[in-house]
Amino acid sequence: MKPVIEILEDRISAVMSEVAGQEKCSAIIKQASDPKFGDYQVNGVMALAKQIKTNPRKLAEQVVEKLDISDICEFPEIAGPGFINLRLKPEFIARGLLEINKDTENFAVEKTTGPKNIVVDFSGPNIAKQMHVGHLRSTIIGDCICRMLKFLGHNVIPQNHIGDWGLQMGMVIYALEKEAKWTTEDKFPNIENIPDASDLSLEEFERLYKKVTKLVETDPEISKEVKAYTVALHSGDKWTKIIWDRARKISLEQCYKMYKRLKVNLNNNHTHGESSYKDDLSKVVDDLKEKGFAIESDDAICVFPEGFKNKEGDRLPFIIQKSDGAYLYATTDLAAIRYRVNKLKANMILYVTDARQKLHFEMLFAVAELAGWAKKNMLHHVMFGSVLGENGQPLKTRSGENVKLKELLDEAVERAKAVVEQKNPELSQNEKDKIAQAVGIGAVKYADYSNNRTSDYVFSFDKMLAMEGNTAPYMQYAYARIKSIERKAQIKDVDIKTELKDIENLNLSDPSEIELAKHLVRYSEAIQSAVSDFKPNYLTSYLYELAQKFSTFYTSCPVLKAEPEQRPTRLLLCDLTARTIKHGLTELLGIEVVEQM
RNA sequence: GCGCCCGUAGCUCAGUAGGAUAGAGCACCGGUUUCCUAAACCGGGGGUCACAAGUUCGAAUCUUGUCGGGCGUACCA
Repeated sequence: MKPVIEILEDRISAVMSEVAGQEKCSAIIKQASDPKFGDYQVNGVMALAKQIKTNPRKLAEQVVEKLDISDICEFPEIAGPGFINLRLKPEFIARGLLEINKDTENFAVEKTTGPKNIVVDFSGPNIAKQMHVGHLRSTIIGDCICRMLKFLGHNVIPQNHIGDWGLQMGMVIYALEKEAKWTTEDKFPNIENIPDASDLSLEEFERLYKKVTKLVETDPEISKEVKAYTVALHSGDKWTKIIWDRARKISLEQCYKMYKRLKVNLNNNHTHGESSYKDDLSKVVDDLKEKGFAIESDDAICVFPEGFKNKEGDRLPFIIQKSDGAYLYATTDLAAIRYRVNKLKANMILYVTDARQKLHFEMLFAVAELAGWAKKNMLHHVMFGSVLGENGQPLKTRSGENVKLKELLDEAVERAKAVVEQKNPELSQNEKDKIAQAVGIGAVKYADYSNNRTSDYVFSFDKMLAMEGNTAPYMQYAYARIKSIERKAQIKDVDIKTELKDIENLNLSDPSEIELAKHLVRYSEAIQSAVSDFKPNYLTSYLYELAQKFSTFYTSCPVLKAEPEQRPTRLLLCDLTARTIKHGLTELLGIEVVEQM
């Protein structure tokens, strides 16, 4: 079934076209701003009236007269300057619930009529370094977008564009030589003598990387040497390649562990890093040169796409090859576009990266379109804001380092554990651990999703783990309460299965029942709006409201002790709420639910 | 300097094509438990939507200007 709002939009828009004699009219239907206006309001009539210069209220009357939506709504009311207020019929709501009830997999959410091949580029950690808080948003938002698109029936192709070909490897190899932990060619002339690098740990790589980063900042000579090592790697030097292999392998192992912990669906099949495009880079540059788009400027090869200016008001360069001959991320990104369009047959490519890269992507897209490698509107930068500390600055440790993702999650789980310990000490250790994992990790993810993607947000363990408010624990608690009812049913001799079997007639009478039922029917609306803007917070808002409405219902309506004519309806409301929360959290957001907490 | 984003309740934030009296949560005040998990629920106070002008039946939303903040701006990603 289509979302109600879309059915109404279609039908009312059509009538508006007919009445006004205009081709394309939009009803612009919104949820009513106030419950006293009903469930939905039509805003588009006033705009149309303005357009065709007529009285809005009169136009609304004409529209209502011709409109037949009696299968869905009560008779529409015209209000104010020309609003049409719509109120759903209880029978319609009941029908909607029953339909969702039957469609156990898809909650009566309609699949897309035009499935696309959508590449989603996200996560993209660097090798030789642990994942840190800076990778959190890309990783989980990207994953959520993949899950939602897939649910709507698209062919989603996740791409993990890892940073495995950059300067950081040069740094690490340089440091290994200087510390005599590892030496290259001249020291090991025979292949048998080469250490297998298996003793090099990620921590070791990280330590070296950090050390050299500092050195490079102050010493241009070292910077030069580091670059030379990077060049050696790029030109196929087998000694440096051994170190690179090792760094890549152990870094990815860590990443995959992290993805598993975060319930992010990324694995080796999706890893397609910078290094995989290494042989295409020169072709990209040559191609752009041949086409006459790339020219030399200050010894670098640049494209100057239209519409970008620098401080002097001249064209801004998009540098695809540095003056020292090296390629950079602009080149790799272009090569990736060609691969994704030609080989992966992408109709759309989404880049889930932070907002600071906005200009880069604008220029990248402009160049790709200029070169004819991508069509207009194929490429989208799904950007996001930064994670800030309580001080309003980007989140760092006290010593100014990036916060490791692992440590962040560990702390969240630890704090969740303490709460479970306090609230439910009688549970087994194993259960407590499971709950702490679900709540702790869920809290971190949910807090991120529930903030507007495009703005920065302040990271706070206390807030994300609070039981009040729009948090993962609140949602998980609502779910656990329903599961508890189901367990109690057995003791109280209520056979839920039998009562819900072939249920056809509902008895929605209490206001809290009706409110909850209406909201359940709107699940597909929430998903549609979250997908069309790639904004998970629309989904979390929906789920939060659902949990709130359930809690209100739960408080005012006994379920197991309800009268026989009310009980099946209430059991159904509980069941559908639990299923919707579970689906939203686990399937779309990748957050676990728990049976008790 | 130029470009992009932002400024909404004491705090953290929603506000999805310009719609009716601007919404949540936290915090604050008051109430609810012999009853399915009170990690909950119900009620209350709290706003010049940074400021100013404009567009119109109607502006937090669009335009212009001012102030304040963030980010970016030729060889990092």
